[in-house]
Amino acid sequence: MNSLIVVLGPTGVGKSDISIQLAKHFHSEIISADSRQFFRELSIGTAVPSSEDQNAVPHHFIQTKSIHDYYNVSEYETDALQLIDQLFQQINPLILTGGSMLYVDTVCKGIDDIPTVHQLVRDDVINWYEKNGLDALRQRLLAIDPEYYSIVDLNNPKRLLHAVEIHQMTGKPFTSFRKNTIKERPFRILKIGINQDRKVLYERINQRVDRMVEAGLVAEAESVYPHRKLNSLNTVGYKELFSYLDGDCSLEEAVDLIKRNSRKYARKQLTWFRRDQDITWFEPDQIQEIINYTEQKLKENV
RNA sequence: GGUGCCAUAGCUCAGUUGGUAGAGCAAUGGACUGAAAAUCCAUGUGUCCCUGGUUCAAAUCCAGGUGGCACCA
Repeated sequence: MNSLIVVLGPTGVGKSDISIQLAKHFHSEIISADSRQFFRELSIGTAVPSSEDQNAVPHHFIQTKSIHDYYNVSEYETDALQLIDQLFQQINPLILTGGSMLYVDTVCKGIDDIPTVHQLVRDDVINWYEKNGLDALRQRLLAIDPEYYSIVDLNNPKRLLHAVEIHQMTGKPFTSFRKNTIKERPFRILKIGINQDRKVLYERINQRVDRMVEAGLVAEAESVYPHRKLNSLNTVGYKELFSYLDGDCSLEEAVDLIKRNSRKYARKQLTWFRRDQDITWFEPDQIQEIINYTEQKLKENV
């Protein structure tokens, strides 16, 4: 059976370097599971792999979309599985790497078939919500889907909105689509987690943000500033600089905020990964151990 | 050297006429099914600078000390 090596961990820990070394070792290719490296207009702030790295090892799903494109996890699931299937014809193992937790999980476990919400419906429901408020939104959900109402986080407007959108579009309750079924994959999954001492990680993140600013992050943010309302730009490293460009804060404050939000993101990623018992954890400098472990596991597989 | 102000959570600071303390930020934990780098929830014990005094009771009042800042010599 073919194997997918999944390299995951918090932002800034060094997943890319390790993935590249693994790819070189196994003569493999890298599939990105990073929901912000999809966008070709963004490169500094999303830390896309350098062109040397991309020349050394083929990468997939890096800067293949525009910030103007609509893209979501489900489409990514389809695209990624199709590509994986195709690459396995020639290459084994393959490497999946990225910090977007939901995207990684979607490749590993799948996601339910839920219709994609039409933009008009979305706008309509959001307008209704803005006019009527959170409490009315809750009541509306209770009326159409009491089952979901009883389990959803009632403080989280995005969750409520989506369930209402689905109902408005299909006439069926959101729970009739949301089954939480785990899809079996026709390949083996080996999860390698990379983590390190929290203080060291935070220091690395802070330094990486400084390097991004030196490399021209502000100019990059300026170049997409006119489109700042796009969801693809609701992104750490850009939204803070938009505030600066608006004149709402100093550059120094914006940069500090990028560091802080990047640290929060790293923490959130670790929270997500912590509950996944299938991950075997390593430190970033344990590349040899990771290779040994992986080879061992791949052998067991045969 | 003198005078005044200040000393409370990792940081910036609140704290009423005395009843052993709480905000913001930082930090931490959690949730997560088509917006996910998104969105949402939760968590505050700290020699109240030190020593002594007054008091049933002191972060609070008094004295002395230490440190910081400002002004005057």
